[in-house]
Amino acid sequence: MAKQKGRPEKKVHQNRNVSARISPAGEKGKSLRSAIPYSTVVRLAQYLRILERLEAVGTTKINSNELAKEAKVNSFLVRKDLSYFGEFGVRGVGYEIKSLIREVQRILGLNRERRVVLVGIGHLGRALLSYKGFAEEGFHICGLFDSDPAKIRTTVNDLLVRSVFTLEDFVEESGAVDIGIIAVPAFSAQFVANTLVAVGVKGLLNFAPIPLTVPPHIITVSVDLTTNLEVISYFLSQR
Amino acid sequence: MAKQKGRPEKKVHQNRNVSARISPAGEKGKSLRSAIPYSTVVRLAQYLRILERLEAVGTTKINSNELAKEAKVNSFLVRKDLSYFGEFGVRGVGYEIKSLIREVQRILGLNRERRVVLVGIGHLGRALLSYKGFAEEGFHICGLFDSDPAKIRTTVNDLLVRSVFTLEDFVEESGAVDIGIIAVPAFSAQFVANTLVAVGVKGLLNFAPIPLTVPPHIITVSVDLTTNLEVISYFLSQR
DNA sequence: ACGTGTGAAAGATTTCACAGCG
DNA sequence: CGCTGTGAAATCTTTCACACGT
Repeated sequence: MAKQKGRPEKKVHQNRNVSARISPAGEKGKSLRSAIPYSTVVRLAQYLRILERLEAVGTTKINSNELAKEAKVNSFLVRKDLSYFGEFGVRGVGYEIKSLIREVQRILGLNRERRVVLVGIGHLGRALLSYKGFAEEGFHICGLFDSDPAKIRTTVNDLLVRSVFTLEDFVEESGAVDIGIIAVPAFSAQFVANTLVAVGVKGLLNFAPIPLTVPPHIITVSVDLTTNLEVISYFLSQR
Repeated sequence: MAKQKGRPEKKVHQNRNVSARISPAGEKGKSLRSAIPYSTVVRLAQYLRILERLEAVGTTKINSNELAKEAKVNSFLVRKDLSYFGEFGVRGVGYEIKSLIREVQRILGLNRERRVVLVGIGHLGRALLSYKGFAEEGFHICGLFDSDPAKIRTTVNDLLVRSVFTLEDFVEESGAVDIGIIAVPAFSAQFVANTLVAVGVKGLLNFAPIPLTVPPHIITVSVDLTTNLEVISYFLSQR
């Protein structure tokens, strides 16, 4: 959002990061309707990771205090975050992990499979492709794209690398894509974003160190690795 | 909310990052003392990237409105962010890019070289190692570490991969290390963090999807890739 | 008794209006 | 005149206290 034009500046914004900020990185966005803080959504995803780890070792119940300790936030915040979406606990008792996981997954929209394409098959792209966490949460990388002729038609992890110019055909033949991951250099990131938006992709995860300009209904989350190091550098200098 | 993130992790925004909070954004970091918002620091790093890009194409001056447009925030915020640290512009005119870059670099502590070690030489580690952006901003990756015997003693990008158990010797022989990048699986991340802290590393950039427990004077910024995708998923579900 | 859920207070960040100065 | 720098207002987020249910 944000816009800004001539003189009169309008109001909009702020969303952060992450990690990202981000947010803190880490910025906020503009939410249509909801009064739910962006940071609540980020924390929900973190709670989910913690709950899944605990469930895997056989824990069955947890209270807001314990979850807060794991997530390194305070227990008021855990309860407030959850209360935006319903009442998932039992007073005097706590939360049942299994059902809380199910609720949080539902809130985050993880109860369906998301089709994801990865654009940019460099080192970072390959790292993302081999990252286990995505598939576990229902993010299915179904297509790889690059613009380098030397990479096109090669296979990575059993997936064919295609030309970015064939994205439209790919969507037509294999079905709609929900999310595009942009792992290309800064100079081509905006072009890739435009291409993805044009074929109907609704969410972008951008690793290029440049803010993308996209239509307002497109969700964009950017991860800038250098920014994160610079933030550390800032705090190191503060003493 | 809009979207866009940026985010270290700890908390961050408009381009946020989940990363932050975000912490960031992921997740973000934690600010000790200062009255300066964490998100201001994140944005400063983003402004820097924009200014450097503009300088590279020959632009010499900019005003808060133009910079705001590039960064996708509003111009009040640009001015406020900068004003926490001094008066860098000329009223009625704007900012001289070259000198503003110098100021922002100084604020972020980039006017000195930072020694960085990378722990975890998997796909992600290799991607980070070949990432150009780090060296450009003064982050010098001077040591690679892993715990896999098959990787130890091999060479990646002309750098020897060492055992994590030799970290202490490395610091003794080659000098203090400022920042450690943790690119290992979740189950060993806390151990690696402890080891890094024990040898005097003051800042951690963590890619493992688990909140680290570290002494209060250690700066930690976490980037959780799955969290970022889940945040996108949440917003996609909201319509 | 005990921990959740929540309205209200406190705190933090962003937006705004405009004074200030080249 | 134009754009920066900033106190004050608006907005948003977190913390808190405590009523509520079991």
